[in-house]
Formats: sequence, C-alpha cells, structure tokens
Amino acid sequence: MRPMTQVAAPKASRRTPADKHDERRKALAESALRTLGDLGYARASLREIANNSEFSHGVVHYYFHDKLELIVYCVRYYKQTCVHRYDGVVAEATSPGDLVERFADKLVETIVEEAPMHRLWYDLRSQSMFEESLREAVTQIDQSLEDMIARVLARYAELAETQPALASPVAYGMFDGIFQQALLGHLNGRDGALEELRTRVVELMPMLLAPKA
Amino acid sequence: MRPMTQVAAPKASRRTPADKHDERRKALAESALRTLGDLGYARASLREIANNSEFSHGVVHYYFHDKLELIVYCVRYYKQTCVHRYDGVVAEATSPGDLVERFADKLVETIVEEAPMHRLWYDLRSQSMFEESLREAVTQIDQSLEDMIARVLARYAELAETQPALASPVAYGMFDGIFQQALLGHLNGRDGALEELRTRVVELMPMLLAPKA
DNA sequence: CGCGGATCTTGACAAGTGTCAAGATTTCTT
DNA sequence: AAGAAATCTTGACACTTGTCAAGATCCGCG
Repeated sequence: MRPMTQVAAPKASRRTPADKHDERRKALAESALRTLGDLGYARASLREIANNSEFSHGVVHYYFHDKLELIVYCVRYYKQTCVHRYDGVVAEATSPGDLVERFADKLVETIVEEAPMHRLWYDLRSQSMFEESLREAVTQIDQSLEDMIARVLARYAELAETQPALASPVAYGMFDGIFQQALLGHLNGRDGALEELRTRVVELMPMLLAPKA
Repeated sequence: MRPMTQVAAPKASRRTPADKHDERRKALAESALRTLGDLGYARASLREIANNSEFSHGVVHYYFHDKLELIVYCVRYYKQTCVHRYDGVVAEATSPGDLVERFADKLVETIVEEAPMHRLWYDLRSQSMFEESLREAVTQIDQSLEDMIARVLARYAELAETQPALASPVAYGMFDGIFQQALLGHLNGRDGALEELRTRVVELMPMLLAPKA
C-alpha cells in the first residue's frame, strides 16, 4: 500500500502522459479489489464494482479488455505486494525461535487484516481449475508464493545452522493448507482459529529442519 | 458410482411410495454432479444441469427448494461415499510402510479418477467463504474429511507402535494443502504432478509419528 | 374404466449480466 | 483560445439466470 507516485520525476516531466493510463488502472483495481473481496469472483458484477468506485460502469472497458482481464490484473496487483510480507521477518529475525514467532504472528496478522483478499485468492485459484484462461496467472502467483515460503525456510535453516528437511513445494503446500484452514475457521467466526494457527505453525516449523548432527 | 439400487427389499414392499422421491433426488444429484464437475458452482445453470440429464429444467424445483439446496445435496451425497475411501487402506495395511504406500497410491488414484469432483469440492469450500448459507455443510464435510485422515494416521501410528506427533486438524490441513497442489498441477497438465504427490506423501508420513523411544 | 394425486413439461417473467457504441465532457497541445 | 485527442457517461443490445405457475402426462386405486 505504498504511495502511488511513480518512482520519481527524472526530469521536468511531472506527469508522464502515458503513465496516467497505468495510474488509472491501478486506482480502478484498488477499488475493484474491495468489491471482489466482498463478493467474490462470480458475484461481483462490473456494475457493482463500478458503483463502489468513483467511475461509471462503462469505463472498465476503456482500461480493460474484459472482466477477466480486470480481475486477473487486480489479483496480480494485490499479490505483488503480498509476496514481500515476510521479508521483514527474514531480515530481522535473530534466532530460529525468533523467526518462528515473527512468522507465525505475521500469518495471523494478515488473516485479521486482509481476510477478504485471501478468500478472493482462493476463489480465483479454484476457478482456475475450471477456467483455462486463469491458469497462467494463478500458476505464476502460486510460484511466487512458494518462493516466498522458500526464503523464510532457507533463512530459518541458516539461523539454526542446518538444512531444510523438505523441498519448498511441499513446505508451501503444507503451510497453504493450514493457512486456508485457519482462514476458513476465522471467517466462520470460530473463536481460537487464529490462536490455533499460531501454535500449529510454531510446533510445525522445527519439523521442517533436518536434524542438526 | 455403485449401482443405485436401494439397500435391498426387506419384505414385500418392492418400491416404497415415499422412497421414490428420495430415489429421484439421488438420480438427479448424480447427473447434476457431472455437470457441476465440468463447469463448477457458478457456471452450472439449472438448465445446463437439466440438459445433461433425463429431466427438464423445471423438475429441479419439484425436488429441491432452490439451486443452493440442490448443490449442497449433491456435494454431501458425493462426499458421503468419499470419506470411506481409505477404509480399505486402514483395514488391510500390514506394516507402517505398507500403509504409507497404499495411502499414497489411493490419493493419486482419486485425483486421476475423480478430479472434477475434487475441484467442485474446493470450489464450494471457497464459495462458502463468501456465502454464509454454505458454511454449515462445508464445515460438516470438512470435519468428516479430517476424521478420515485421523483414522489413517491412528492406524499408522498403531502399526508403528508409537503415537502421532501432530493433532489431526494439523495433519488434515497439511495433506489437504499438498493434495490441492497436486490436483491443480494435474489439471494444469503438469507432468509428474501425480508422481510428486506420491513421493511427497511417502516422505512426509514418517514425520508425523512421534520418535519411537 | 375413470378419477385423483403425484410427477413432469412448457413457457413465461423479471432481474441481472458483459459488452459496446455514440455522444458528452475533460484535458492537452498548439 | 480553438481544435484535437483522450477520457468518461449513458443508454441500449442480446443473452442468461433462477423461479414459478399453468397445464399436460403418468400412475395406482376404487
């Protein structure tokens, strides 16, 4: 959620004429994401998306070819900021135990703060099982999430002076599974779903390391 | 996909007059499941469902109150047979290693043979994150799947003469995660997705047991 | 047979959908 | 400031959707 001013003003061009287009796409995406997070992929109509924004419903086709392109753009745009969520954890952790704590806390935090975005992601990924045209984007995002987990795990092993016991796809699959489970529980209003996620991650992480000797 | 004849004919009542109703509901559900597995929850219209069956589109509202009731009935109906998929594994395994092999094989087998049903389940579960009225059914099904995993794990620990190292919700979450990952890979046509699932499960299972001594 | 209830079909309705084109409006350039 | 290009609004289109009601058809029982 960094400010949307471009990287800088290289010379005297305060607003590049062609970048305005990109700016608008992002603005549209940001308000579309709110509606998509509320209603999900199928139920969010272009009119509803436009109503919850400062634009009219027709403008979507000026900036996007069709509904699918808008939605893929939105999720890509969101996930782009998402994959660096644990960079701070990796950078600042001082010991294996510290890293585990920080990682678990961050996982809980993002469920509390961005549950609608996460359910939208799972919605889109499920849709991609039916809709061929979603698969490329979903595959790429999934890969970048796996890489994110891999970085955490690598740093964890480094701090513990050992090696990861599992390849990163497995680790990602596992975390994704219990994360999804916690998200579902949280949305169901099940008390303790978040605290359970925390303890589960804490007790799971050590198992992902190869024995020291 | 077992034959749809009822459990038997207990006495002289070959066809109970009121059971005909249930029979029809099941028949409708079975053909609806085909369409739902093809198109998913959102894209499968009642007309499309009816077209791929021997009925007309109006008959749905004779047997079901609305679309949601039909779909929930369908998924419940399917998953009901699903939760006993590994009962044979549990019953017939002769050693820890044998159980792991059989379990992994069965997981792969069901992806090959029932991928559309599995993606339908994930679709429905994702929808339940948005649609309150789906949550009860989804929660119940999820619980029964967790119980299924718990039975496998308990037997595994028993054969290995030790205890499970993780509570069943965690174990279920993990397996669900890597299963979903494999399903996605398989539907994407990624070669090796199934073989990877097999080896991942085989290498993961021993980590779920508490050390022997 | 013929009646009555269950079962099913047909057709319609109202609401909502993505898409697009024609024109209004704003913004920029010269 | 005038004209041109970019941007946005409005309204319509063709189509699909879930739902339901009226009537046709089937079935078993008197």
